[in-house]
Amino acid sequence: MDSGMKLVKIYECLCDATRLRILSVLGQGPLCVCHFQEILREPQVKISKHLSYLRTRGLVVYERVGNWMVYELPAKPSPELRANLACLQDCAREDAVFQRDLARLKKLAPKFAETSPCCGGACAPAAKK
Amino acid sequence: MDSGMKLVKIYECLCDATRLRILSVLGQGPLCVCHFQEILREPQVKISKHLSYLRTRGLVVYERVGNWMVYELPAKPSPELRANLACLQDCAREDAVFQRDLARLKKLAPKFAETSPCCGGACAPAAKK
DNA sequence: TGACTATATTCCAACAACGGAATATGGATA
DNA sequence: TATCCATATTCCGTTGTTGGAATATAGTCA
Repeated sequence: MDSGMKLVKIYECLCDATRLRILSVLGQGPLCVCHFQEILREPQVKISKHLSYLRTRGLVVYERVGNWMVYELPAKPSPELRANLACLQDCAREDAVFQRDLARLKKLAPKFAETSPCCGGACAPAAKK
Repeated sequence: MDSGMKLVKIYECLCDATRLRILSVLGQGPLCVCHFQEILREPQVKISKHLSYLRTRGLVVYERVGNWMVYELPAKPSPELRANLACLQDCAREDAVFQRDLARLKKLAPKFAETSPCCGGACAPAAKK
């Protein structure tokens, strides 16, 4: 499984639909777990476990903001990761599942910004000013 | 597992080192199973099973030439597949494992062309004229 | 036809991934 | 301190993946 190959580890992270959706949404900006839940419409355990999976493999980083854990893509990804994330964003444009997620993100962003303390700060793309 | 998502199926194919090596080498041209064995230095079962895995998922196609099964990348891959294969070829350049495979391919190509009937035809990159 | 060659398939054991239910953790707040 | 909230972790059953040994298949050649 391990094989030590960097590329394999990246692809292992990419071969699950939930994780792809997480990474796709993260392409728009940082987000906390409860917002992932709303956007992907998946239970907390599922989201949390997949984020944990991605975290331990370096595909995402996180920061605590009060009770919230705000996840985002690494600032300086390896060339391999950078290339594959770009490729993913590209391909994701074609698929209805990703489109729906992004549409929900767009729709919910203002609400997130108002109602969630974590989003006054880093969370939600609306925060990028 | 299934999830129906096209992208996931592609990534599932890419998350194994042997399959990545196969696809990397196939980037240079068609090849038969026994030549994969020599280049990757892996046993026949392993090669054959991974080729079968890739075949059933549409990442490779094959043609029978006498006793030999000559595999190659699909002529008209889907946009997703095309993008990811390009990305893979790119990333593979950086990794020693792929480099060694390609070096062995280059070294062995002439020998293949002489000694293997299958390579008078489609097999081995030397055949691209 | 029978032997040979290249490849595929089956059987099996070890192991990892996935999801959900329940529970734990840790910071915030009263 | 007790409580609440967001999130993480553990436990567990199901299912998929991997690799190797042995065996099967299907062309080819004598």
